[in-house]
Amino acid sequence: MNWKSTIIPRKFYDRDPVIVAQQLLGKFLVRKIGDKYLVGLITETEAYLPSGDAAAHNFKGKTKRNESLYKEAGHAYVHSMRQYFLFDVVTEGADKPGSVLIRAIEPIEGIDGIKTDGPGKVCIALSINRTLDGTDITNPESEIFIAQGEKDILHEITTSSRIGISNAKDMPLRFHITENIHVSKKR
DNA sequence: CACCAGATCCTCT
DNA sequence: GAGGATCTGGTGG
Repeated sequence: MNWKSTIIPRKFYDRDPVIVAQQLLGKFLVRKIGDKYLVGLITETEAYLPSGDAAAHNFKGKTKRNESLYKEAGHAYVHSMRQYFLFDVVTEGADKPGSVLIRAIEPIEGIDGIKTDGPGKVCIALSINRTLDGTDITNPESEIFIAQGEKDILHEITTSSRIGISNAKDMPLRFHITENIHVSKKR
């Protein structure tokens, strides 16, 4: 399949992160390594708001670590959390540094064996690290981008509160495909 | 330089 | 449900 031909344009990301988080479910995350493509269906996301969200990395302003959040919509924000990396998509950007965290994917192509039911493991499966921070994911020549696929995947969306945070933990900003097995475990 | 908090994950119980 | 492993960036002295 030619993933480049169905790449999602920047306009898609230039909206409220809550909308983008829901719309990203069922889309394809494509990681290009040399001639090889690793592809996963996005099954779980979380939205982090541009302002007033105590759990978001933009809450205390711009730093060297989170500067990618202030890029144009459609760029990657990769940050490290203990031994792992987490992968975000920037929404709106600039003076509205919102983002969408990719929490889980369903293996589609080139990903073997590994269970992808958490944001740290997604990044292991796709060899995502800090060098991809700031990548333009609307460019088909990038090492990582998101594509629509040939047809829409039919699915229902379940909404719940975000996982693994201590601030604003009750906000209903986590979304996943209903009944899909590739989502984070409840703890 | 020291300290600390953090968008995780795994192993028990 | 609780606790530990283990690392990076931010903050303050």
